[in-house]
Amino acid sequence: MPLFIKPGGVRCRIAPSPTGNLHIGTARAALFNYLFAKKYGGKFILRIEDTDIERSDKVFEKNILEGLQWLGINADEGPEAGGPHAPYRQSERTASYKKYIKKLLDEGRAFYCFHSEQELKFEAKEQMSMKLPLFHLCSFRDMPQSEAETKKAAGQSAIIRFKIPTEPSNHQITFQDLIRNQVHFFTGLLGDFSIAKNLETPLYNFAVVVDDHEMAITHVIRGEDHIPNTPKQLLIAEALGWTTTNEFGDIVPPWRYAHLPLILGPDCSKLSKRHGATSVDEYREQGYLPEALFNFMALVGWNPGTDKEIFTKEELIQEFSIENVQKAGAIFDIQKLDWMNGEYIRRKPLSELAELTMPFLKESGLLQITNHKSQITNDYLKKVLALEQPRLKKLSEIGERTDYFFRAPAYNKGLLRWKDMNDEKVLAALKRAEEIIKLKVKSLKSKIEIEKIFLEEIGEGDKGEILWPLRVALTGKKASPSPFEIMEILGKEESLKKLKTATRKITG
RNA sequence: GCUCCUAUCGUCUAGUCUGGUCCAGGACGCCAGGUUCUCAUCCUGGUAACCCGGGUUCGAAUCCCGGUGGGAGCACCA
Repeated sequence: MPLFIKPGGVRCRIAPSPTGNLHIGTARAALFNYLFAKKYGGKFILRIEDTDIERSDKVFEKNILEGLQWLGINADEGPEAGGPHAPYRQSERTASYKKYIKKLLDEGRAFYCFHSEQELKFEAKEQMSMKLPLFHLCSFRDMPQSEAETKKAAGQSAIIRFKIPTEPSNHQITFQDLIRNQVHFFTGLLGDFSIAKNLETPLYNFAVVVDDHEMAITHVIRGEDHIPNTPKQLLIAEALGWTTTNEFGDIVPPWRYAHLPLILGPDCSKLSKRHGATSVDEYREQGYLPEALFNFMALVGWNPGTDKEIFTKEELIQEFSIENVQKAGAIFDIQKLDWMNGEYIRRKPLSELAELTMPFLKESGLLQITNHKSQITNDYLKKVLALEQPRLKKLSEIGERTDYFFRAPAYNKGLLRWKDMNDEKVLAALKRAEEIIKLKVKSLKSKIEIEKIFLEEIGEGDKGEILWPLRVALTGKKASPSPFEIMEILGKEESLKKLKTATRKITG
């Protein structure tokens, strides 16, 4: 299918409404728009759809802006970046909407509807009970505008509806979708849908069309949940005179559509709160790296057709192809995200990882404690991180995994037992370890040397008999890096101190 | 209820247009083994899918028809 790319002319947009924090689904849609635009050297535009003043909140707008920035999905035009089609907030674009609503009203393509919400709800219920399709062909559709104005002046409240063409009575609307090819709808089932509460407050379907036109959008890439809105938007665009007609008589808008498959929760329904984390900042707080999330989201619903899975942003832009986007919804598999995040963590230079984990260490209280006790240097932290790097899936795990480097670990003495050892044997093992450290090991500078000495001392015996109690004494954990690596970082004095604590746990 | 979208391992997917090289490939997960005091990393192996039924054809995951399943949408939300 032709992609309708004019060189440098691609203009994509993400149009979130600030009624909640940046949702994973919105971020993914933004990502695909971004990748598509960048691939063809075009522009990615951010537009805030805050026409619903009741539900919109600046706090959410800020969250969305920050979330996209964190992910590295940067807008070329938007409320912050500015641009030739400013303003980029719908709440600041009312003049445009007003102009076009008036136009439709004057040309008889829209009308005032005086039905109350209760009346409409009742009608909907009736239709439902009669097993009729749910739509509203309004009885006010043919009221002359002058009469409607008088009614309004008398204080009757009204909303503005689009007058669905009834000639021909059940016209088929077809549009081309870059992902799904042709999609068909019938106008007979649409009803006279609402387009504005009044001249100043447009509703979604109307505002989108006006803005996409005014912002010269070339490709509308959005979630599949918008497919049913498309015929309405097409009809509005047509009424406003922005469309052309192809040889089959189909309405052809000035932009192309691409409807993305939905992101689903584990139960195959649209990803929502009850599935757990749905907002980008929840992932950020859990210690997922933006590059990992970026990479992972690109792979849900799309793949390059090769075995490659780890991509830089630039590679993704290069490789992305809208024609390889999946049609069916995709479950958001956190296990795979975890794996990928681990991959990214393992590839991070230690200095960067140190910076990234710092906030998490502070949050778990580990950094403050040591700050006044002993000098915790960046070098020390880097050594600790080098040990945990292959184990870390999320940055937030860092505290629980490395606490013993910063404070005395809490554990039960039973943990010190290797296999079926009794207290006496544990005590002997600890003593033995202490002796080896004290007498045989000159300094604890090299883990290789420490290991060599320990293995020589243990000889043919069960290594676990000494190494397990030693390691638990050092860490207080049943799983951790090797005692040699740990002692290298801890140093002789601190290591012996921890052995003593362990001994006391048993002797009481 | 109505409308629309959709269908390959548990999950993300390759292969479908241009039928044979696919008793279906990769990745995550899971299982087993190796390295190992433990855990992780790393390495080796394994597990597991063409929604169903017809047809076309020498041959179908791939083409046609009919079912079924799943999802989304039906606001004075976006």
